[in-house]
Amino acid sequence: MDEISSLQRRADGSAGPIRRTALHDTLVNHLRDMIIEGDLEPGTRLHEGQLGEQLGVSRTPLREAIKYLASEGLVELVPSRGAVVKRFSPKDVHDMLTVLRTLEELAGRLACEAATDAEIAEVRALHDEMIDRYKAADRLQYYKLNQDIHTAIVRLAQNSSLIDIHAILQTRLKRIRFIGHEGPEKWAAAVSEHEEMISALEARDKTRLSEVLGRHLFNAWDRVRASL
Amino acid sequence: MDEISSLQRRADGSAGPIRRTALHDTLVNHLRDMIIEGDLEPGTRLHEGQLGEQLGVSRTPLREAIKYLASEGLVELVPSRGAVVKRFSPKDVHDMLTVLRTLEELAGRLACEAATDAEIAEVRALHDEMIDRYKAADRLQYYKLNQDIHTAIVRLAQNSSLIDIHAILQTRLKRIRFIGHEGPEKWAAAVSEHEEMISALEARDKTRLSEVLGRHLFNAWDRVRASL
DNA sequence: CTTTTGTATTCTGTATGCAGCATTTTTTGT
DNA sequence: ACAAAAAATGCTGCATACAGAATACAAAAG
Repeated sequence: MDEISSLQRRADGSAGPIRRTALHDTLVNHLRDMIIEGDLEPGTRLHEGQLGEQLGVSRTPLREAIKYLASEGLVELVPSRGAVVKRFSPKDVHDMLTVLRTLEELAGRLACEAATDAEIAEVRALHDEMIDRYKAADRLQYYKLNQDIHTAIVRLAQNSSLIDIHAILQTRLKRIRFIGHEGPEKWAAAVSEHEEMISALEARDKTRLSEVLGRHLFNAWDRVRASL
Repeated sequence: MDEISSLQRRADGSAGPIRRTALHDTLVNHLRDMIIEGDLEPGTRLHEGQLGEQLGVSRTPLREAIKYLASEGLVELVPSRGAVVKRFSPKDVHDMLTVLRTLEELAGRLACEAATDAEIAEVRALHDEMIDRYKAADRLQYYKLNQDIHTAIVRLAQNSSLIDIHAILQTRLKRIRFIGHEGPEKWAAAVSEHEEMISALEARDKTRLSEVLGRHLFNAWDRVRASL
């Protein structure tokens, strides 16, 4: 496959002025995507030799990337036996959603206080675009924009730690939510909740925004539990 | 110094049946402690060659450990320039405490529902021991037990994700709180709050426990802000 | 035919070597 | 004497090489 060769050296006779991306860092993102998108299923062993050859890199940066992902909680390190893609039980997912809910409720309250009008308008723009994708039944882009909106609201809270932690949980859950198959009616309900979120944000009604975010993530459990 | 040689191989003519500790893993814990205890101050560059020689290990496992800690948020990776111990601004600390507060409020609610009587008794035991250390003015052990109690309460919530995330934040904050110099009166107030916590837990009064935990961490900001 | 033990292969864990980038020092020109 | 450019040094980033552990396979014994 040699998938990464395109990233590793961007065939640069080109004028690419700065290429200061460390290989292990590129690998972290690449592997993370592979895990999220299901190219590497839960339980899969990450074979250093094979995987390295496949990606066209040596074992050293690959190992460093794996250690990084282990700390992120996407892979598990088994001594003398390498790394495997972590498998999440239904309870694990439920636990994550519970924490995520609490964090987003907090984010909602803070966002209403800290956000500028311009920032809120940006979130609205994301939302409108998401609605377009929804009507076009473009599930992939819909998911992506959905996540982006949640991330954007968290950013509005202006709390660096909250942004960090939220990103970690979001990443761990991406794999699940990506796969989650919802029926049309549940999909519609989720979109409706998003509508509420945006309008609460625009009204800077922190109680309502927090409540909607909480309800949204509470319902998220119902939407994904079937696929577990 | 050769500090790590004592950890690396536990001189085991002993009956230790399994000795599967990877060097990079040992290094992660060792470096983490060094950072928390201030042996490596914020802004310090982690020199691979020098540090590796000092600890008696080669650069490879050291680099792997650094990548792990980078993902934990204790060090920062600067491309082509190595790693430096991350420096937290007062706002960063405040942000962390805000998130931690929300998480512990959640933990308090869940703990009252999920904990067994035996588990609660264990927390009480920790608390009593902490009080002893307090009366003995043994600040170091007091701090340690204090953290242990918070961790224990979070464990009672039976939420794996919450335990994870809480541990991450706790680790990042350890460095700060370790250094935090409180006056005697503030120290006494913190102890008093702990008293309240335990009694609320024993009564399984989740509203009150959650409230006390929240207040405790809210006040924590006052207690550490001076030393920043 | 099943089980156990010895061997071989494969993979992880660690060390070392080499190339490129950053930084610092030295040298040269004004 | 000062500034700018060039060389030299030191460090990171990556690849490769070697040693030890785990697993798979095969052969022999029950």
